[in-house]
Amino acid sequence: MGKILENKKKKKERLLEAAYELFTSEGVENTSVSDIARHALVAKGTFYLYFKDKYEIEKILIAEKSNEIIAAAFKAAVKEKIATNEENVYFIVNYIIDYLASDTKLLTFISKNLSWGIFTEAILTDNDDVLDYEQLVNILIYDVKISDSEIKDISDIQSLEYNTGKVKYKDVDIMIYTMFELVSSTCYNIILNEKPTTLDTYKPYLFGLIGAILKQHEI
Amino acid sequence: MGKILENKKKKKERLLEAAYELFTSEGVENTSVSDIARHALVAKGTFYLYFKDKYEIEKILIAEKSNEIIAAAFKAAVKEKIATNEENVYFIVNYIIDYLASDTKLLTFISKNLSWGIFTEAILTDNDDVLDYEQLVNILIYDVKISDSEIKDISDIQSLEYNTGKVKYKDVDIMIYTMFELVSSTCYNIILNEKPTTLDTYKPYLFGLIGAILKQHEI
Amino acid sequence: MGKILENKKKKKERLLEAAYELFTSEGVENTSVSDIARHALVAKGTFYLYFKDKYEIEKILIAEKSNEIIAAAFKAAVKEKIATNEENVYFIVNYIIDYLASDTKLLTFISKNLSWGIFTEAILTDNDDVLDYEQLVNILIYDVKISDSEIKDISDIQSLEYNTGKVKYKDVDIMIYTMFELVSSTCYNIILNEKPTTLDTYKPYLFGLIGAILKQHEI
Amino acid sequence: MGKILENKKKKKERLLEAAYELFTSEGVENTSVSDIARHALVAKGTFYLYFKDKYEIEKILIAEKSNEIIAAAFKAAVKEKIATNEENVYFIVNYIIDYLASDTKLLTFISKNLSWGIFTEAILTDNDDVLDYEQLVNILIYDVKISDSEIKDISDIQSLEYNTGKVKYKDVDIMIYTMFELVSSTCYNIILNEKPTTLDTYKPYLFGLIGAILKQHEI
DNA sequence: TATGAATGAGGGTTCATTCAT
DNA sequence: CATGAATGAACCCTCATTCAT
Repeated sequence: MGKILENKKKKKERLLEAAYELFTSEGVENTSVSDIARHALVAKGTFYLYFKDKYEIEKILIAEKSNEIIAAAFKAAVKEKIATNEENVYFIVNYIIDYLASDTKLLTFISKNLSWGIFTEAILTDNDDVLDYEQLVNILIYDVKISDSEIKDISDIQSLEYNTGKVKYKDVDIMIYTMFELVSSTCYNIILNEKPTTLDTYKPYLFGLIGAILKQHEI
Repeated sequence: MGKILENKKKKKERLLEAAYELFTSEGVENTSVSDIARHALVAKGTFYLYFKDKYEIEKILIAEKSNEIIAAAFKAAVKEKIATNEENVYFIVNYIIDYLASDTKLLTFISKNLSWGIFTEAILTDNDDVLDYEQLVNILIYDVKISDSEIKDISDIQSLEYNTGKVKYKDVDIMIYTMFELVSSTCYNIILNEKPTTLDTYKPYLFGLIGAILKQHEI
Repeated sequence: MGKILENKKKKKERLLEAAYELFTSEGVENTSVSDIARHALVAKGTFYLYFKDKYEIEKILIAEKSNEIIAAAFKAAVKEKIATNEENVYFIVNYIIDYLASDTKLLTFISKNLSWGIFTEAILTDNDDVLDYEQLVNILIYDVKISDSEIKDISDIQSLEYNTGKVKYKDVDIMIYTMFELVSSTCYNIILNEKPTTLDTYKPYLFGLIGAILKQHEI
Repeated sequence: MGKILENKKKKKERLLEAAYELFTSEGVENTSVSDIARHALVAKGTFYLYFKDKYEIEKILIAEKSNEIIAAAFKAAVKEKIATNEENVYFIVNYIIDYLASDTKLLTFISKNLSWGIFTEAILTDNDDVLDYEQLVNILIYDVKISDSEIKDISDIQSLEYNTGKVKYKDVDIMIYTMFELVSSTCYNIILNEKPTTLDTYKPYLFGLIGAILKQHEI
């Protein structure tokens, strides 16, 4: 029985992977349910046992992939044992940008959807490897007390306890929203087209602005 | 002959209007060429006398509508006889935001495409009421000498002569790119969902950042 | 499972039959995929599960029907226990001509396509009742040793062993090519229009020429 | 007025030329009436003032081009002052084959339609440069008395008087029919695909058969 | 006569969805 | 649960033909 349940999960996973593969290489609109099923080595009808249509898969993938990126960034940040909030933010933003720059297919796919909006919406995936809003905020703007034990999994991060940093921020929602929108929106064109400039020359401007955003919200 | 030509122009216009109507209410992907033709009270085949496919219409509409907004904003700015560059920028940005907030269908349609990229690309429309890149830059960041005569048309703006402002800016491309991306990207969600806050409460933050962007590029 | 497979074969057969019906009565160019599907009492989309387009069906039908004729002729020839090569050739040619004369729709359809080219090309049908090039040549120009048992199926012919006749031929390819082209090309008009003469009055001339062709290639 | 009539004739001619150009390069089925009109620098509606549809043009062109070839061959034959009927036939057949081999587009177009049937049917063109059936027969199988004057035009050939040759033929219709069918049908594949052999190696066989045909009909 | 804008039927094709197996 | 054959609506697009100018 457990085997059957596992098999089911595997099939769902295979469908998601196949869809991601096709969405990133062919585009969502040029990918049909048949394509996805064929790629997942699953019958067409089986698709409908797990998902309503391809747009449901799209939503899930955007959420999943966004979360993956964010989680990876935060995980790395925690490991870095960064001293100040500001440095922490820079580190995370930089990590995400480089991540996307190294995987332009992913960038094209989640395009400008890596916005804060995603995290406030209900996450549609079963994946438990997800940080909730509060935890993200904590890691992002508060000092992080690192446990001595190794962090092997995202769940280890979730259980960390955070010490409040010395600097406090007001309207944190707005602050983070603005930051994410600014970063994802500007970097999209710059990474994909190197217009109006290259990523490297743009970064100083971008980090300058992030500094300004933080300043705006300092209490 | 003039009658036929006039008729053709009218038909093209009707098709564009019908398409805009449907694109904004149903979405581009849910609108078929048949729909557009039916709405324009024109035979399906007639559509193809004027456009290659619905995506050509989409491009044209995005360009047209973007230009309309920008042109309206700049026209208004010129009339306002604003003293400083900074104030000028604020005025224009504010104008555009309010414009989009008052027409959410338009906002949804051009969505995040109101980027600077559009203006540097070749404009695909026949509409001559278009400011070129250089002119936009001039109006945006330099002092504008107002002629005494009434400005009735966008072409009147184009023929104005600009006095260089006292403040000079470097990397103007980057500056304007960042400003446009920030504004369009952040306002999109805020206007449509009022999340994470309302437009009115958000504006001060936004203008604060625009100020920061200008500062970054001051020489 | 067997039921489904059987059903599929039936449907394919129905489509082929419907197509043949329409191709012969209306012409290939005046027959649409919709027509074929409608005639086969099958949804339009179903057509595309079995064939790429109507031209694939056309090819298959030409090959199938050609093979049918040839196979029938050769089968009959084997049964006839004909003594000499020459007589054998006459018999086969005569059989084919009479066959086509009795089914002018078939003649119109395969028209001048019953050429030697068809047999050298890969046959596109699933039908296994097909003689290959070498076998055809053997039957056509060599003496055939008849087994005592009844010949029920084309495959029985294929397994026959042939004794080389006393008369040998050079450039067999050219010989057979010429014969087939001459017969199919001349009989087409004569059967369909009885111009410039009737089939019966024409036959002696035709067989005379076939004799001349054989003579040309005798070693 | 004469000018207008001339103009009309020119337009018709331009349409025919344009159609031929497109039929030979793109194929009849892939050529639309629009294409023809555009190529002829004529309005689409104008096409219908001269022809019913593209198939009417196709018929006319096949007839015209066939006649051109035949006429050219016979004109050349007359000039050659060939002694015997047989030689005359060989010359004409050879001329036609080489003509088609040098213009495979033309060959593809008239394909296997260069049959005797064309000459017995009513010719659909206005072109007066056409030999009628009787004249063709005369030139082909009877001795030709050459006038001393230069032959400048096909009409000069038409007015020649022929002396009956010593050899007489019966069933001339059948004889010529068979010859034309044999030649056009066999040469089509050989010229276009060099299968089953090349034209040069095939010619001896072909002429051998033509000899046989002539023999068959000798009285 | 000549035009070419307009028509709309009909072509080929795809694909989400259903359902008997 | 899983399948994949079957459906048929809906897509895009072409084009022969008409007709007002």
